[in-house]
Amino acid sequence: MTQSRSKYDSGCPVAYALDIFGDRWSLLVIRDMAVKGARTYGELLAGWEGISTNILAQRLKQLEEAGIVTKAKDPDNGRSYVYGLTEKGRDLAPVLIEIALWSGRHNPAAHAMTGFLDKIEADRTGTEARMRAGELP
Amino acid sequence: MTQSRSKYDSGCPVAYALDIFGDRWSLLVIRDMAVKGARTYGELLAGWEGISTNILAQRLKQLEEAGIVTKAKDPDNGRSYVYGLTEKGRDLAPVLIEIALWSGRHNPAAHAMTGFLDKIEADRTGTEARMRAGELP
DNA sequence: CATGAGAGCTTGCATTTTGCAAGTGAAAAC
DNA sequence: GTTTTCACTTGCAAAATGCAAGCTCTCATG
Repeated sequence: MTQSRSKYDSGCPVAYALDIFGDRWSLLVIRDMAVKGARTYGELLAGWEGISTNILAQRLKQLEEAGIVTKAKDPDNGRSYVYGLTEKGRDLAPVLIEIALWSGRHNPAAHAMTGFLDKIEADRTGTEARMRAGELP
Repeated sequence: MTQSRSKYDSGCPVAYALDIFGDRWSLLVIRDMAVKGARTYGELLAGWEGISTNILAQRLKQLEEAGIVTKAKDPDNGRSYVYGLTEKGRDLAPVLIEIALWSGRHNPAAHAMTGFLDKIEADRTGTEARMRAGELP
């Protein structure tokens, strides 16, 4: 089955990626799963930046369609679902890491995170592995 | 002088970055400068994806305010301006590279770029250096 | 020095996306 | 069996985007 292509798709790899997460919220949802270990709708909704509920629902559906996110019924709780990252989603770890390092270098207000970012920089491979495994928080 | 903070800024480095380029077009403009060597408004307007002129003007202003892009009068042509990337802008090279590699791994339609992406992967440091120097195209 | 053709925007307006608040349905908890 | 809780959906106002047209300033040409 062929994925529907956006009108912006030029064949450029950067454009393909922006087609999937080139908006205000998608990468933050992915970050909440990869870094904070968020697994339910409620946890994602309570993220640091305050996404609104309709946007979260829409983004989760789009990310699921794009093969980034999985959704499954929680076997222990019939009214809850468990969201997770696919391999494709976990593979975004290096992107998140480079973005965070860039911000650390250039955001003058980022001093609170300096220690954290220094650790990432000192052990990028390990950080990436732990992020993929969902062991960061 | 203090930069104005968006209402989304949570202190997270990823959120800081998305505040600057978390939209459909900003990263494509940066890519056109970093990878294609675009230097004028007209060259940027003629990019692969077809940005509209009012959006391009607005993004260039925002990116300039964010310290990513510089704008100077063209000394050789009074009716033209020369745009360029600051150090902060060139530092986005690793982000662009990771995004491109991710797309190469996961976009089934990316076969046309495979050779190019393989070369990036084989010599990431060199690619990054050439991108920073504006020597990629 | 008038004329015309770029280059680099700005403006107006229709369409789309977003944000906020309130509401819904089904499953737990009490 | 009534009330909470979870995961959404819906309605509507506000903001962002896309498209086309226009505007200004500069340079080249006759």
